[in-house]
Amino acid sequence: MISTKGDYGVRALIDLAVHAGEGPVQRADIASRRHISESYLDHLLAQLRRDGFIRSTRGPGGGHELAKPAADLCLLHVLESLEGSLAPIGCVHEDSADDEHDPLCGQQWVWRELYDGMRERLAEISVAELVEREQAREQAIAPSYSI
Amino acid sequence: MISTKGDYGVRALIDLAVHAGEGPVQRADIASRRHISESYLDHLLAQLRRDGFIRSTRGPGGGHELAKPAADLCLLHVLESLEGSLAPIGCVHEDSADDEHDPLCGQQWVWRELYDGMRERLAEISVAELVEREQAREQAIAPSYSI
DNA sequence: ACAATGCTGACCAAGTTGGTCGAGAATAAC
DNA sequence: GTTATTCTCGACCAACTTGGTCAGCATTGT
Repeated sequence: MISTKGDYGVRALIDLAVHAGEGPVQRADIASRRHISESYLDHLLAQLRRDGFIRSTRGPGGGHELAKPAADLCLLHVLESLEGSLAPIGCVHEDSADDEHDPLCGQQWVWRELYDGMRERLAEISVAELVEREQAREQAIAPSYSI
Repeated sequence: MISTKGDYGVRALIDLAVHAGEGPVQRADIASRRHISESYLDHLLAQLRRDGFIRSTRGPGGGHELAKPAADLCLLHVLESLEGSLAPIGCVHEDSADDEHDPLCGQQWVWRELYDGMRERLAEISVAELVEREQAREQAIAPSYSI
């Protein structure tokens, strides 16, 4: 349900958040720091750009930047941009009204309950929080780490 | 994350639960009542049999039956049987210890949180509950329905 | 002008999904 | 013990998704 698309895309946003304020970050840097194929990353960045999460500039010194503060980027929107619907199964859609039942899918309420639960959790988590957690982890592993 | 495998498999179990106590239920009946391809259903029943959810008998008058009361069949186990791991992403496994991190997947805690949340919910729902809800829905739609 | 950088779309191999099909095995009824 | 019924198992298949590569173009700083 969440493929490497979402995983990699989130990693890329974290990278941009970590290096926010240092000017555009280049594709190649993100790719090497986050262990993502450079050309694959292209497609993910394109999607993130289309949905307004990042801003990109071309030419020498160009690169990618967050379009908004990391605290305003919630995981739900990012993942839905990258993955399409997070619905656990076809018959449940975000925008389906309550009375719009697939008559063959009597278990819809179960899938919807799962779906809603997931989306609620994801809506509470921002990219900024992921950055904090990552930095806490780095501290724990290598307290003297710095560049 | 949940494909028609899980969906169809659950439908089949509901069908068996509804007709429990009436002797073996035949593949063809399940398939037609629940709108599943008969030969595809074969594979799902095979899996459910392997994992001890149902019992099957061959020959005329044969068919399939629940191996335990419907109240004892929780959705979590059924779905994990049919779908394999329900993990939303590769780096999270049910049996991975807390200190077993993929060093490249710093966001593991997010996926794990989602995963654990889902599994908790699914563990609380039994096939019996699905049957009750289905019957409640039938009442609501066609109060005079009976066979 | 040229080099650095992003942008885009075509293409591809491998795996998954949702099936179909056919040969065979068990068993109840005759 | 033959036959009809029913499940069992494995091979096969088309369509789609995933995770990627690649070439060529667009933009822009120097």
